[in-house]
Amino acid sequence: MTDVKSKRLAGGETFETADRLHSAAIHLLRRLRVRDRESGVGPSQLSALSVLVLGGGPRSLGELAEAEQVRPPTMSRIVAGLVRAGLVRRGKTEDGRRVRLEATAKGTRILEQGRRRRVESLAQALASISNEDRGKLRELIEHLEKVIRNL
Amino acid sequence: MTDVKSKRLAGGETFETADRLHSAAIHLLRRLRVRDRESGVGPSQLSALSVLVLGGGPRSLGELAEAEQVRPPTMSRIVAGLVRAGLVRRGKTEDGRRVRLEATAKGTRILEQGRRRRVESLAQALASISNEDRGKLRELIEHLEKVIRNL
DNA sequence: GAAATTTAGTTAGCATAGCTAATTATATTC
DNA sequence: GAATATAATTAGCTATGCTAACTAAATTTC
Repeated sequence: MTDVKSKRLAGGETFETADRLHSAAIHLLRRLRVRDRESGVGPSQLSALSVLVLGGGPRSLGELAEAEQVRPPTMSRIVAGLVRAGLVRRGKTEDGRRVRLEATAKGTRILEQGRRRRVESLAQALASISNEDRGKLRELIEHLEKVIRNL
Repeated sequence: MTDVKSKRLAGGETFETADRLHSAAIHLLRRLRVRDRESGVGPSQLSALSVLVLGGGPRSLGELAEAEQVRPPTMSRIVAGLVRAGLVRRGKTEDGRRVRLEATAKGTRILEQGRRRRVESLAQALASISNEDRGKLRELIEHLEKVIRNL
């Protein structure tokens, strides 16, 4: 349906690829968001929490903000919510200005539950395609990750 | 790094696939969001606008809300913003309760500019992988789209 | 055909999340 | 020790999500 315009714009096929990737990412997250809502934790909080749980331990607020591509004040409030909910703990560091942010046991548990719910939905969707296609999809993810690292 | 837990949870590989897909989608959108911000139009407004421009013409508010997986009051406000910015026009239908939402020329132009900016970023990233991999990526998007349709 | 119900959209009110600018507290530099 | 730099927070704006309550129009029921 976008043929007419795609042909005239830079890249042709590349343009279409970018467009479809973008659209696919939007729709994927929109669906999974529904399941994530069950955790009672907002999407940004959940994403920040995942950095602390899966990203290899405690960090400062600034590091977390950078990892999440968000400004420090924004991260400050996200962390405030996580602390209020008992999912993250604030600790001290040698540098008195920096905070040490660490997931609590509860935070780790909540995150793992979220991952499990998410995979339930995705696994169901993955079951709708053939084994072969599923293998190809895994391959896609590799390429996709490479592209994203260079984005 | 998540090996220990992945092995114990349902699906094994499927779990990992789901997880990586989720993560890839998050990071992809996070990067592209930076470019989208240049349009001065919020992400939800931009997404709704794209349905009107690329999704095959005018719709009612309810239809738009459904397409965007959002509740009617939320879409009502998103549309209010688009109308205020002169990107969307409200029209009448036979059914006096329904509104006919249509992108204006300005709305169409803004959306196309956004797409162009987005593809600039993605095209640059796509250039970082080999021609062959890029071809594969293009092919594999279909599988991704199939899975998402079944989500 | 008037009353009741259903449907579409909006308004109101709450929470999260993004931003910039300004403030506070601690480290570092001169 | 004073000036500067850095880390985080606070304040205040906009946007986006929700539910509940309301308005207006269409449909159904009697």
